[in-house]
Formats: sequence, structure tokens, C-alpha cells
Amino acid sequence: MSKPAAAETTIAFSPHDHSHCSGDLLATAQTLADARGARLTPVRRRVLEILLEAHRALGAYEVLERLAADGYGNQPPVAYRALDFLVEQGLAHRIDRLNAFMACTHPADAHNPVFFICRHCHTVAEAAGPLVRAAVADTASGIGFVVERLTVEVSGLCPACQTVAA
Amino acid sequence: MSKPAAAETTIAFSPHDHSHCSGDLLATAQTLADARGARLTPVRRRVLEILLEAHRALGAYEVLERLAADGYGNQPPVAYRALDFLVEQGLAHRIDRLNAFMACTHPADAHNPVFFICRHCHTVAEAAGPLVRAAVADTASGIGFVVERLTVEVSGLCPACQTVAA
DNA sequence: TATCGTATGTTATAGCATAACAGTCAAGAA
DNA sequence: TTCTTGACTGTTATGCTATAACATACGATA
Repeated sequence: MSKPAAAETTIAFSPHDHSHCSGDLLATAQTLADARGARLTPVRRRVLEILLEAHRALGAYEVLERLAADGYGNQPPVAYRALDFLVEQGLAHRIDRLNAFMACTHPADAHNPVFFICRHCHTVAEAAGPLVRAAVADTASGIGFVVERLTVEVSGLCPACQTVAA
Repeated sequence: MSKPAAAETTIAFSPHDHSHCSGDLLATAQTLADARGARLTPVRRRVLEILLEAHRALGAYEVLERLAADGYGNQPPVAYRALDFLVEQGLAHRIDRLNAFMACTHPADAHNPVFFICRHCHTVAEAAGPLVRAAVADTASGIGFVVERLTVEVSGLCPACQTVAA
């Protein structure tokens, strides 16, 4: 009854009901946080909303602007602390290539996702990529390296931008 | 007659004759640059030497300090321009996770290598990781994404540090 | 109510990166 | 030779990213 997994994990590159992104994921985030005894406070919740609304990767200072506009503190640590919390809880991800953050699109799953970054429209899609993790694990065990964190960031062109961009 | 590929690609985690790293790789770099009509000028060559000598990832400002000590310009663009050149030529890599740069250990090969970063000793090993690239290509083609660049950075513990570190 | 831990707010500063312009120099054209 | 051009290097100035350190607020609990 469900779509193929690949399509679900790359919802960002497909048309979809945007309001569901925010609403459902916010509710899921609250549930997850409660279950873990982590506190999804107003600032933290608002930062997650901001990321969900943006629907792309945002720099910490972009988040901060929006926070400040809502009456929260307007100094960098306010944004960074909330973002760090969300990343620790797996509710958001940091994209190293972009020095930016985005909401996680499937926070309930354990993951080290693969990010596909379109250089034309700047949309970032998150995919589960179990094959990639397995391949890394394989290479790592070959050299006796113990993997703790894994960053996989792919840049290129998303389907929609291939006809438009160079 | 040669060692297994895995061992060669992770020379950084094994004892080895350090002077060869610099000498051989500098010569290779010169050859490659000549063949491409790219100019390995004194500053650029010195930056590559600095990276080879450090044998770890260096921040641009660390490179700059050493350059300045040798009488080259001591403003950031001097270091960044040389580093950018080396990265473009495949003679060095940028490690996004660390905001740092390191010499490429096998510049003659085409690659989007996998980096293994030890959180304890900060050594960075570069591995070819063809399986990882294949897995990413597979995931990408499943969603119609055209891959242009690929960043794979793994952090954890290298063999030597597993007994020492937590 | 006193204390403690967690979270937020604020100040100040550190670290990373680049735009814009000026000067140098070698190679080829006039 | 002289001029022009293009690539490289040097310098100034600035902007973006991130965190240390300290102050304040507030709820939970002893």
C-alpha cells in the first residue's frame, strides 16, 4: 500500500502537502522528546518550526533572525544551543558542506542519512542510504577503524533542475 | 607483489617512512601539474609541502602562519588561493567536518575519497572507497539525482587509539 | 524557603572565508 | 624593443560562522 522506500526518503524532491511536513513532524518531535525525557521548550520548538517552514537548509544566523522577530533572544548562542539540541535529539541535521541546518524528515528512525544537495535550487533531500553505510562499515573494518559518526553529502542536480541548469 | 589495496590507501594509520611522503608526492604533484599546464608556483608548492610535512589536516590559518614564517604573504587570501588551487588539481583535499585541508596521498588517481578521522589523535586517513561511491550512485540514480561531488567523512577511532581512548 | 539543575539571555571574542583592488612578472604581439 | 595581456601574488577591509564566559530566570525538590 505504500510508495517505494526511495520515494519516501526523498520527499523533498517531490511535490507534497507542505503543511503536513510541519504539523506531523512537530507532533512526532514532541512525542520523541517526551519519551526521552528531553525538553522541547518554546525556543527549541520554534527553531524546529522555522526549519520545517523553510524546507531547506538554513544558516544559524538565518534561524536567529526569525527567532528574534518572534521576540526570542537575538544573540548567536540562542540559535546555536537550540540547533545543537535538535541535532543531538536527531530532530535536525547539520549539513557540513553548507554550514547549515535542516529539519530531519524522519526523526523516528535511527540514522546517519545521505544528503543530496541540489546546487541549482539548493533543496536538500535526505535519504536513508543503508547501502552506503554498509559500504563504509566494510571499508572501515578492513582498516580496523571504529566508526562513530558518518557524514555523506552529495552535491549535484536534482531531477527538476537537470533540464533547467547547465 | 604489492600490498593489498586497503593497506595502501590508509598509509596514514600505519608506520611509514615519512620523508617519502613528502618527496615522492611533491615530485608526482609537479609532474601532474606540468602535464595539465597548471603552474605549481613557489607558494603553491610550499603549501603542499606544509601539508605533507604536517601529515594531518591543517586549518588555512595554520598554513598561513607557516607561509608567513617563510617570507610569503601573511594575509588569508594567500593561503586560501594556494589551497584552492591544490584542491582543484586534486593535490589536496578539504575536510568539511574540520574546516581544514590535507595533502592528497594518491593524487594521480581520480577520486572522491572516503576520509577516516580519528577523534583521539586527529589523524586523517584517505581511502578510495569504490563501494561507497557505487552505493551512493545507486541511491542517487534511484531518485534521479545527478551526482557531481561526493563528500564522505567518517569519524571514530583509528586502530592505535582504540586501546588508549574511551 | 533554600538549593540545585536546566535553560535562556547577553557580552565579548575567536575562528573561518572572501570581495575588491594594487602591484609584479613572464610570454607573446606589434 | 616596447606594449599588451593574463596569471599570480600581495594587501586592505569586511563578512560570516561559532563559542567562551558570565548573568538571569525558573521549576523541581529537599
